[in-house]
Amino acid sequence: MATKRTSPRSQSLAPPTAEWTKSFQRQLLGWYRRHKRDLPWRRTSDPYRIWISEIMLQQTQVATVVPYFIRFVAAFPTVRALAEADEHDVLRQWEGLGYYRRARQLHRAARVVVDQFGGQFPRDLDCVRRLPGIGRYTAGAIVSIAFDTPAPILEANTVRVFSRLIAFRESAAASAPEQRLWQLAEAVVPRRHCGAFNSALMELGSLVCTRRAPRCQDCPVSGLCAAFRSGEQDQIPRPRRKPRTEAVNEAAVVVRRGAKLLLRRRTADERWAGLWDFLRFPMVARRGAKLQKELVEKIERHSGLLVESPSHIATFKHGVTRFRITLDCYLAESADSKRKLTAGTWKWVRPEDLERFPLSVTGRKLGRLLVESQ
DNA sequence: AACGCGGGGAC
DNA sequence: GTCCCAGCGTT
Repeated sequence: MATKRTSPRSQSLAPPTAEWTKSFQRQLLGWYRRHKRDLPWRRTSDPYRIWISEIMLQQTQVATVVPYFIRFVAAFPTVRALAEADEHDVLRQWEGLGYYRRARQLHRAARVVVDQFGGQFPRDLDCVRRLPGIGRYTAGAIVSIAFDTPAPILEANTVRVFSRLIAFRESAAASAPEQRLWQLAEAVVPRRHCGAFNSALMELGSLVCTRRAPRCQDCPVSGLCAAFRSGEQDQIPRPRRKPRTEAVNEAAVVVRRGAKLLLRRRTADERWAGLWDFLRFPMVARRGAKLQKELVEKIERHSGLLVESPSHIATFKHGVTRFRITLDCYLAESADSKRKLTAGTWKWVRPEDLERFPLSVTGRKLGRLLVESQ
């Protein structure tokens, strides 16, 4: 419609002026120098370490990542060390951090860096962007922070910061609004000190421009913020529509033969791909004889092994994305000593050797239970 | 555009 | 309990 261009909303979405941008950059960088946290990946300019940190930080909070980062780079100090490692060991280092696909892609990418770039992490944004597990955000973050190459970033913190700066009332999840925020990110990223600038944007979002109860009194750019001016900082950005959660019942079964326990390596098309696991499957029956029957049948279907009367050990409740899972854990003895299981996929393991295998959090909990109860 | 992916921090 | 987190890849 004809009035769209001059509506107040459109005005606030106009590209920032050069003057506004200059002032914003100066205030933000000044604040960052005084307030930035001492994080392990800020003590290095090694692109390999910056890269590891950025992958670990995908959808994962800083406090969670710190100990993992320290252990991981100690175990694999260089991209070559990572490329030469077994995926098994990479996943073992990653265990507990979640989104294990990140670790597998990181490992694959390390091999690409060694094979195609001679072990030197590429400096070109498009080359970086093509590596497995690296999208637009991560590529921009790595080249700006590691090489000080100007590149915009947009992630959870900066979506919030930018949305408030321009009083952006759309939900940033949709594609058009997200494009608009990328444009803004591109418009404000400086040519020099862009790594510090991008880090500063995220640090501001993390320490000051927080999701709830933003500390506008402590904000270095509140004078440039449209949401602060109009008092809307608590309404922006709009909360996401919540996906409906679904309750699921599963069973995990530890099959024991003599002193050893059965593990299976989860395949590439499954959740927890590459991790090892006990038998695990969805359950319909909740109790009684039907439950026992369903257990025995599914144990045979999944492993080919015949067992009798699995005994209940524990119940864990855990969440996987939108699923709320009730996991009942069982122990079952297998008398069948002849059955041949595919090597590489199936393994009989002594309880004390479980620690060498990468397991999911619930798998690890169950494993510890067994070792303790011995 | 919507979904799968995992676990935990903060309230 | 809730919501969300330095996202990416697939469909």
